[in-house]
Amino acid sequence: MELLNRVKDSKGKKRSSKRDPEANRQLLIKATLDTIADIGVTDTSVSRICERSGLSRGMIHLHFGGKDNLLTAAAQHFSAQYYAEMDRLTDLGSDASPENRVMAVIEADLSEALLNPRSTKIWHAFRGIASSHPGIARYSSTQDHKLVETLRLAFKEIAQKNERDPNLVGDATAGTLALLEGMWVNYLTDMQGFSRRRSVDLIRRFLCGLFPGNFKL
Amino acid sequence: MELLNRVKDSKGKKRSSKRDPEANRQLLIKATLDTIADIGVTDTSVSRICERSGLSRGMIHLHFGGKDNLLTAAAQHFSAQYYAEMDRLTDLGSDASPENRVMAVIEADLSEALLNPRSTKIWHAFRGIASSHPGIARYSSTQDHKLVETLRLAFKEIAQKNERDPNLVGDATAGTLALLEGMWVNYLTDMQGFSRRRSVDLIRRFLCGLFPGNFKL
DNA sequence: ACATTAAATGGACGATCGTCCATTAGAGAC
DNA sequence: GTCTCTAATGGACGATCGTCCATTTAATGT
Repeated sequence: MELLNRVKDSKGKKRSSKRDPEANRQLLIKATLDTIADIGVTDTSVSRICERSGLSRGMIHLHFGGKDNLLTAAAQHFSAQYYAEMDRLTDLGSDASPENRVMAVIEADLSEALLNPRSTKIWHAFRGIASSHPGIARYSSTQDHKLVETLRLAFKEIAQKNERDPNLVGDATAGTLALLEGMWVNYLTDMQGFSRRRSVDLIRRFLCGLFPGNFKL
Repeated sequence: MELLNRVKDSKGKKRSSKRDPEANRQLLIKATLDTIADIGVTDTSVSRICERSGLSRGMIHLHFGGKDNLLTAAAQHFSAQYYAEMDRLTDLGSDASPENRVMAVIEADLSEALLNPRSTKIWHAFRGIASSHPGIARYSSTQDHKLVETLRLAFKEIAQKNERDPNLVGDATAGTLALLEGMWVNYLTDMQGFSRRRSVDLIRRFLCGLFPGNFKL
């Protein structure tokens, strides 16, 4: 059974599937994330990752120089994937109202594409070890990304008229992100009882309170 | 240096400090939590815990039957301590207004007694491994405790007058808890930049939006 | 003082950890 | 084909893991 699936790398060169360092790198990262989701970070060992990926035990040291670097790369990949999917899901026309843009972010964050058993387990696993793992800590915060600016900008547009309180926009942004964090925790804690719709509506209700007249229904 | 500090157990019997199983049990739990806060769950081993506690390596198996049970006991202890301190801090007179009771919970949860580097690291570490550790999962949720009922009751009193929306009380409760979760994450992520006052005010603002007229200033 | 019972010790044990490297295998150049 | 270079393998290695238990130590009862 020697099947040589043809692959192309970024430069279009043809490669056989038997030798593809980059693909194996990705394979290891994928296997790492899957293992963490399955059995938890604590039990995620080099052997287990290799076993799942189908590659040999030496590959991790070869491609990443050690387990720690692989974990960091996995966290980075996971984070990047989240933001990529978030972008994809919130790609409304540029003439969308700020309210709709905010709600798009919320609905995306709580959609099954982003919020699912696998992602929640991985996300919280990484966050749990972040404090003792500087490399991972860099990818366990939502706070310093384009996403924050998207929200801030939208809230700024909404608040424009009555700009009495200088903290309103910042609070709306931070509060929305905090509420979303809380929803992820709820999902992790009780996946059966979790309702995406109710969660979206809850956040909408809070925003409607902050900006009376907007975010209705 | 043989100092025999006198201790009394729950029944008032005198004991020398050299032999005190219960005290050693607590010592192990304490050492476990401290170790987790210091170096993370991943690196928290039986040897490390014993080293920190000053007790011998056999004690964990003797008192808890294994590492897993110790971890579970530590999670349980940590949770119990949180709720005990929360009760202590929110012990207002029973004639306090519902708004004040809600704010007391929020201020307590964000006070240094409950929200500090040690507690945040431990809390998130436990949550991170909860999905693969059923014994710990039972203590990593805020959702099924007296605290929830305290909030729900207070919000119910506040909403009493205009009870048009049946979900208002539930949403206020869940939303408040979610916001608090989010604040803990913010604290973990950036302890330097975190401000307890601003966090309290942010949540108050959201509640003021939900219940116009209440939670002012 | 001695016997009895429970607490505490610390080392033995096999299993598994993560790292590293001598070796093999595959792809392209010539 | 042969040469060269890199990808990939899989086992060796010492360290550490968690568990268990024979032994020692301390407190209590008689």
